[in-house]
This record gives sequence, C-alpha cells and structure tokens, in this order.
Amino acid sequence: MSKQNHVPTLLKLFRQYGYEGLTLSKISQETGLGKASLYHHFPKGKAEMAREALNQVNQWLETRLLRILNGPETAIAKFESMCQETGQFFNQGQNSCLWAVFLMEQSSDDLFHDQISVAFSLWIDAISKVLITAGLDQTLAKERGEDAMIAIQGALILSHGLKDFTLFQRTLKQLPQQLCEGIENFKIRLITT
Amino acid sequence: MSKQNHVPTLLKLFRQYGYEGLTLSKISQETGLGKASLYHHFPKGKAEMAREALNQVNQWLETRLLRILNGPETAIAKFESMCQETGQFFNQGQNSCLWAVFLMEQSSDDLFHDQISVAFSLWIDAISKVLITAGLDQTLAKERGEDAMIAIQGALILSHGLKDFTLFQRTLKQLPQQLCEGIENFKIRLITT
DNA sequence: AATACTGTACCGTTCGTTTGGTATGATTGT
DNA sequence: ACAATCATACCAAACGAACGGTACAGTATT
Repeated sequence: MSKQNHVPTLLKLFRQYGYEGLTLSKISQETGLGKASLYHHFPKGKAEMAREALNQVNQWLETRLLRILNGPETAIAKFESMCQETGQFFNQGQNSCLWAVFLMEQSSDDLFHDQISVAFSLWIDAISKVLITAGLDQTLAKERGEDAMIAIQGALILSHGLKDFTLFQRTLKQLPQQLCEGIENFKIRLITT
Repeated sequence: MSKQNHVPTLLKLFRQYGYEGLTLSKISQETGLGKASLYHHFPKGKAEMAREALNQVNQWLETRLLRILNGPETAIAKFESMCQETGQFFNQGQNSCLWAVFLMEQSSDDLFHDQISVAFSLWIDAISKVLITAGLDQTLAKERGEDAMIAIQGALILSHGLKDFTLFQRTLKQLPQQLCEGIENFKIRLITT
C-alpha cells in the first residue's frame, strides 16, 4: 500500500491527540503498519508524518478553497461555496483544526509555524481579494478576511468546548452575509475576459 | 514556600507546552522544586497541577470578569472593562488560552472538559444577561455572547499563527460596539434598587 | 536477482511516579 | 525550661513503563 494512503489517518490522529500526545504505537495501531514500515515510508519519523498531515491540509486549501475563491462566481456565491466546503472539511465542527492544534504546543509550533502562517495568509488574502474585486476598501477587505478566519477558528474551539456543533454551523451560515455587508454589487458576477 | 505560590508558574507552563508537552522535569526546573517536592504539594501528580492551573483561570473569571459584568455600570462600560481585563490577562494576545490548549488534546480534554465547558457557559451567560437587561432579545443576546467568545478565542489563535498581536487588540477594541449594536439605551445605567 | 516492504527484537532516553529520607520550626508533655 | 513529638517542606535516587528510533533478517513483488 502506498504512503499517501495513510496520510488521512495521520491527519485524523494528529488532530485528535496533538503532536506530543500522539505516539508511534498509536499510529502503528491505527494504520496497521509496524514501526519499521512507518519508518520506511517516513524516514524522518514523527516530524515527517506531521509535515505530511499538514501538507494534506494545505493541499485541501489550495485545490478546493483557493480554487473556489479565485473562480468566476459572484462574491456571495464564492463565500457560500467556501463555507460549504469548510463545514464539510471540519465535519460540521466535530473535527478540530490541525493548524490550531499545532500552534498550541510549543514543540510543534517551533517545527511548523512557518507553514501554518503561510496557510493562514493564503486563505485571508484570497478572501480579501474577492472583496476588493467586489469594490470594498483595501484595508477593510483585509480586516474582513481576518475576521472570517477568526470566526472559523473561534467557532471550532467554542463548539468543541460546549460540545454544541450547531454553533459552528451557525457561524458558517452567517459568514457570507457578514463578509459582503455594505457591498452593493456582491451579486454581480465579475467579468473576466 | 506555599503551594499556591507555584500555581501561576504552572499556568504559564501548561499554556506554553500543553498537557502532554509539559514534563515534570520542566516543571521542576522552572519552579525550582525537585520532582519529589512537587508530589508533596500535588499528591495526584501532573493532573492535579493542571487542575490547579485551570482553577486559577476560573478564579480570574469569577473574581474579575463576572464581577465586572454583574456590576452597576452601563452595558457598554462593562464590555469595555471586560475587554480591558481580557487583554491584560492574555498579555495583549501573546498568551494562549489554557481552555483552548486543553481542548485540543484528547488526553487533557477527557480530564478537564467539564470544567472548561462550565467556564465558557459562565462567561457567555454573563454577557448575554447584560444584553438582555439592556433590552436585547433573549436569543439574540445569547448569540452575541457566543460570538464574543468566538471572537476572543479565534483572535488568540490567529494572532498566534500570524505572530501579529495587533489582531487580538483590534478584535477586543471592536467587541464592545459590536455587542451593543442595535441597542438604543446601552449608555443608560441600570437602576438597581 | 533486485527492490520494496515488514516483523521482531532491541537501543538509549525520558516519562510520571514512588521510596526513603533530611532539615527546620512549631507544639506538646513534663 | 527542656526534651519529645509532630507537621511541613524539601530532595536524591531509583522505579517500571513507554517513548521515538534503529538494525537486520526475512518475505513479497517485480
């Protein structure tokens, strides 16, 4: 079986246990691979497995979200697709965000901060770019992009803490309107020739 | 030296390293106490030390925040005090939230979820109670309380991820106005006889 | 035959925890 | 007043278990 087949499992495990909290024994148990096999596929060990899990998330970001946000739809339609996709990715709030998990621990933060920082920026910039195209002021657009990420990350935390995942869903539902507030032509499809 | 003297250090360390990430050796090193001495003060070990750190946070919540929100000021003044206090507690965004840190790891979440859940609810309810008193609809008030917590938690994550702590400060600055939006008499002091 | 993969046994290290004890200062009995 | 007792605070050393990681012989796959 190929190496890439096990990356989703790694992602699930790191999300669930964190970096220090996830042990090789657990990984071995969940993947069905012996430690020797794990080190055959990931020669640099646990750190490389975590990197691959992070890459999986970044790939989702680039191939799904950014493709939507750079697409030809109207602003409001893009944001609705984005929220749809995001809700699916986080299993309606029941999955936690690997970025947040790794940011919370010093050891994993040291290893992966750059990668996570870039991912945040990509997402935020893509949102604000949509808003600027729709006619919003540049600095306000950036603030709204940041606020969107704040809402998503905060809602994940709070939903987890209160075990009330409708909170995450409500946040996602309100997000597109919130982002487009004050834009007159958010329903106008951008003409890209 | 008394046991309580070391709790702030514990809080700092657990925030920084997470539950699994923080080792007794590190605690020993930072507190200046031998491992055996730590077990003298905290007989149940690492879990008890984490509990005490959590208690420290909950005490801050009750003696500082809830006291403000239940106080005699106007709604807007209460929220401004709350944000002031919150900004101080999180060192303008440079500290992470112990609740979020523990929620992200399965092992610590299993141990402390109840305590964290209660803390979230207390804070949210206190906010929504202020809004209801100021004349806001009950369900909308609760949503705004939740949104405030979402904003704070999300801003902490994002500030950390982007190493841009002005983000957290901006969020706190905008929060009082956001909470009071649509309330006509948010400047009116409640008459408590 | 060569390569990709895996099971087993093992490495040194560090984990959280426990044992057995010392030093100090207050409290008590006489 | 003086010794005996007790409670508190502390620590060095060691415990078994588990950690991340490796060596290597063996099995599939091509």
